Amino acid sequence: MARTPSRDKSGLKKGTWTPEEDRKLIAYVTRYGYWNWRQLPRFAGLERCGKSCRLRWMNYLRPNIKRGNYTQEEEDTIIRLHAELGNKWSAIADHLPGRTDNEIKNHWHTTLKKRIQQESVVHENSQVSKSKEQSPVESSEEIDTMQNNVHFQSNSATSQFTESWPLSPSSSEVSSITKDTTADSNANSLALEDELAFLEAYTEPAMTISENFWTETNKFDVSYVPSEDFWTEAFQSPTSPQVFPNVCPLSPQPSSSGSLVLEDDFAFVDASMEPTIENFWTDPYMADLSQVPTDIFTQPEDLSPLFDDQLWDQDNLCEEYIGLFQ
DNA sequence: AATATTCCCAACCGCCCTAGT
DNA sequence: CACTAGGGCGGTTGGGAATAT
Repeated sequence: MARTPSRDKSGLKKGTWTPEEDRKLIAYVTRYGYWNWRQLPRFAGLERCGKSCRLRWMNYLRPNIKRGNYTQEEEDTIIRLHAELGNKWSAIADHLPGRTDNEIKNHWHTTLKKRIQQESVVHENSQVSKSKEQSPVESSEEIDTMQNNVHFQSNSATSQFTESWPLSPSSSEVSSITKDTTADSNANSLALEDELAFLEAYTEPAMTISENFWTETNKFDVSYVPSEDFWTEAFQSPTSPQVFPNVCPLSPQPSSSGSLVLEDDFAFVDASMEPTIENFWTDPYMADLSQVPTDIFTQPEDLSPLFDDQLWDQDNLCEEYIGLFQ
């Protein structure tokens, strides 16, 4: 399925993204946003063109992407909107939260188009046999209506969302913990919580997750606010060099990749940042807030505690993070 | 079991639009 | 107005997985 890794003329990588590349992209975008896709790979430590990074993030890595089976309702929506809009995949995707235009396009070409063609043939045959028995023939408007009805009576089995992240675990892999999903009215703090949730998921080995974590589609929505216990527990063993499997969609699996710890994440971001993280907000090149997506970023004053020198002392790191929630 | 074919989808490519200069 | 850069969109492709022979 994946393309063979290769290099283009300028030496940039092409083809399948590796878990390490995904990790770098996720860590960078969740922390700094996508302020300029063309410049981003350089600062994120990626040997990819910006376009490739954007595509990877938009179609695969960003939070809240639904993957897996389509529901009957979703398929009906796609069929209806395609009849209205044609191949305007992005416009169709606007009506299907969590689905990307690319995924909808693929689903259309691989599944829905064929089904509609088959159903049209069945319908036409039934009309022919019907017309031999009855007359007069229906008007063209009536036939169109019937064809539309055929589309909406597609008999494929209704499926449920079972994955809200690309590499979600099987049900046997999840364990239990309760989560507070109370909404917060403070948008800035929610953005920060989102970021922290993501980082936590990336680095913390000791957490467990609720059984329905992967079946709910909005775990990284702003409505998702982890409880205090969640965060306290999340940072209990910050230096444990283990991988927290499956919580993050693309976290390395224990059997195949190395380990991730919180300080590693910070170290690589620090090493790949230019200019340095300390002057991120003061450097006009880096601090164009108008380009920072507010749904994953927050205002500089809210993040400023994260950039204090003392925060780079790993002993203080988790306390500082937790403190931001209290 | 080996090989061929089909399916599926992540990723690429090229074009177009918009904003800035 | 022309040019350029950045981003978005739709069409197409590559190749692994699944299925058929």
